Amino acid sequence: MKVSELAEELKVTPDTVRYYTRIGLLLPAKSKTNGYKDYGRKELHRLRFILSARQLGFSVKDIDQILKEAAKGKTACPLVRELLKKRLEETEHLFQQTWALRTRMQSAIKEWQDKPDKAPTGHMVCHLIEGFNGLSGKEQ
Amino acid sequence: MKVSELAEELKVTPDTVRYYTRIGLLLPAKSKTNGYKDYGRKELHRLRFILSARQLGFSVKDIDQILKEAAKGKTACPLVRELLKKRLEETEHLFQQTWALRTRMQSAIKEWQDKPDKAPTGHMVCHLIEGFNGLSGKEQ
DNA sequence: CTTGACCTGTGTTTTAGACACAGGTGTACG
DNA sequence: CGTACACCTGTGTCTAAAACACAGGTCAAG
Repeated sequence: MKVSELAEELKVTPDTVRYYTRIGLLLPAKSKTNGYKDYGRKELHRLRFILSARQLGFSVKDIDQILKEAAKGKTACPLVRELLKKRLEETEHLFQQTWALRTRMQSAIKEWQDKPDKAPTGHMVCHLIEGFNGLSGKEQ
Repeated sequence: MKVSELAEELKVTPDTVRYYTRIGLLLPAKSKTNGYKDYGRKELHRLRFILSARQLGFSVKDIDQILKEAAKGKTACPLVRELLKKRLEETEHLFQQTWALRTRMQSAIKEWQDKPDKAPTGHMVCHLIEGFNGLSGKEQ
C-alpha cells in the first residue's frame, strides 16, 4: 500500500500518514522498484490503533510511549489508565476555560449591541474592548 | 521601565513582553546607556489593551490588526465586532469538541474500571483502547 | 575591583499536522 | 516507443503563543 492508499483506507490525509511515519509511529518497508514507502496489514492495524487513541485524547507522544511499552511484551494498560487520567484533567481544565471564554464573548457581543462605534483617542484604542468589564452584567 | 518591570506591573511573564515586542505590538525605546528596551507609560497602556483583548479571545494577529487600524485614526469598532463574531464561532466549535472529548474520556474511564490489564498480543496493543467503542453505554 | 545575583536579547522548542515544491511515476494516446 | 499530463512522492518549511535555554551584560555589595 502506498501512502495515499493507506490514508484513504482510514479516512485521514496523506500528510497525517507521512507525519506518523516521519516520527516513527509507522514503519513501512521501502519499495524496491521506486523508493516509495510500502505499508502492509500490520501498519494498517497500527494506524487504526493510533486513531482510536487520538479519539480518546491521547497525544501522539503518549501513543508512542504506549506502543513502545507494548512492544516489550508488557501490558500497557496501567500506563494507558494513568495517561488518560492526566489527559482528562487537562481536558477538564480546557473545557472550563473554553466555557468561560465563550460566556465572556457572548456577554461582550450582547453588551456591545447598544454601543456606537467610536474613533480612537490618545488613551483609548477601542472603547468596546477597553470598556468591557468581563462580568456578565450582574456586578454592582 | 525594563522588561521585567513592565511584566511585573501587569502580572505577565517577561517572555510575554519580549514576545509582543519581538512581533512589533510593543515599541519600546532603546536605553542609551545599555541597549536594554525601555518601556514608557504608553507601552504600559498598550500592553493593558492587548491583555484585555486576549481575555476576549482575540488572537495576537487580530490585535495587531486592530492596533494598526486605530493607528490610522479610524474607528476599529466594526473590525472588532467582526473579528469577535468569527472567534466566537471558533470558540463555540472548540467548546463542543472539548465537551465531546471529555464525555468520551469519562466514559472510557468508567468502562475500564471493571476491566483487567492484559498483555499485548499480535493483533492487540491495548484491549482497553481497542475495545472501547466510544458510545456511552447506551448502544444496543 | 571582583563576586555573584539578576537581567538582557536572541535562538530554539513545543503540537499535530498542513502546505509548498521539485521531481518521479504511470498511463492513455499517438 | 515516445510523450503529455495528471497524480503521486519525500523533504523542508510554516503555523500560535509563548516557554525555555544560554551566553554574555549590568549592578549593587563588599
